[in-house]
Amino acid sequence: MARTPQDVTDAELSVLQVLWERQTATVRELTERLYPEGTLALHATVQKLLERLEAKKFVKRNRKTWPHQFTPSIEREVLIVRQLQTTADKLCEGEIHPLLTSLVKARGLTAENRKSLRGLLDELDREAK
Amino acid sequence: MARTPQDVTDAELSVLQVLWERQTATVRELTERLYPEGTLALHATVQKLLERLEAKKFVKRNRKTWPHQFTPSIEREVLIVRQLQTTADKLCEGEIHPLLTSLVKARGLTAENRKSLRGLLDELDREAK
DNA sequence: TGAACGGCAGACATGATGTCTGTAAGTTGT
DNA sequence: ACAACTTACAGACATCATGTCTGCCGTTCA
Repeated sequence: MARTPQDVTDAELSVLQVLWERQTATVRELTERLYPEGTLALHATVQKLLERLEAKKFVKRNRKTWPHQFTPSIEREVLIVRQLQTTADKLCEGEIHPLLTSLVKARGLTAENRKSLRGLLDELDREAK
Repeated sequence: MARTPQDVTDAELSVLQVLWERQTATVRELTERLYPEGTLALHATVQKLLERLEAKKFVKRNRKTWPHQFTPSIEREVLIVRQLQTTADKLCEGEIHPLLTSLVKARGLTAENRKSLRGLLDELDREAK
């Protein structure tokens, strides 16, 4: 039963979070933000994380500039859906409806939330004609 | 940036899936189901997985019977919510509403699905009075 | 040109996870 | 009660993901 690697690890995600916030940053900026007390070595660590994120197509690197500029190439929303799909694949044979049902049932939704959801559903209905 | 262990691993999940299906089973039954071609050693593997699942309170073991009988002590729905909450914590600062929004937007919902969701929402509205 | 910084390749430590071995304990049929 | 078998349990282990680090070379700019 081979382990399935996560598509985004914790450390990688923390880098992505900053990028989503700033849209663009250098390794140095990221390192200072993530490890304010950090040693020199952490700089290389962040570099490595970016390298892996780039390989996974989650960030884009601009090699024209010096130092390189990094920008996110996946939106938070898209990543969310990916993760949810992964959960669905593991627990519901790919069906996302059970996820939705569970989520909605699991309290924590304000009246406001419910209203906006209804709005979304209406929109979908309209699209489907 | 310490790694956060999964609360249910792949192998553990496969055991849980069978238990959800059968409600109760012995190590032998589980092993035969999960590893039909399995060697003797796999029996101990399943045992270990059950041991870990028991430690995590995801299965209950009845030591009165021989061999021991195992039953799931968490429902699939509950586990789903847990996983989703984990995703929410990582990606949305614990807010589940963004998850819902993403899920609903991410196509794949039939008219039927939308209808049943609306029903759920209505129910919640009623409860909230 | 040289000092400081960034890029990159690769090594490494740790820990999670799936698997396996060995041994003690329980069960069953005679 | 004994042999033959099955199960429980403790612990070891191999593999691999992941976060971190070192060293070297290229770039920039005074």
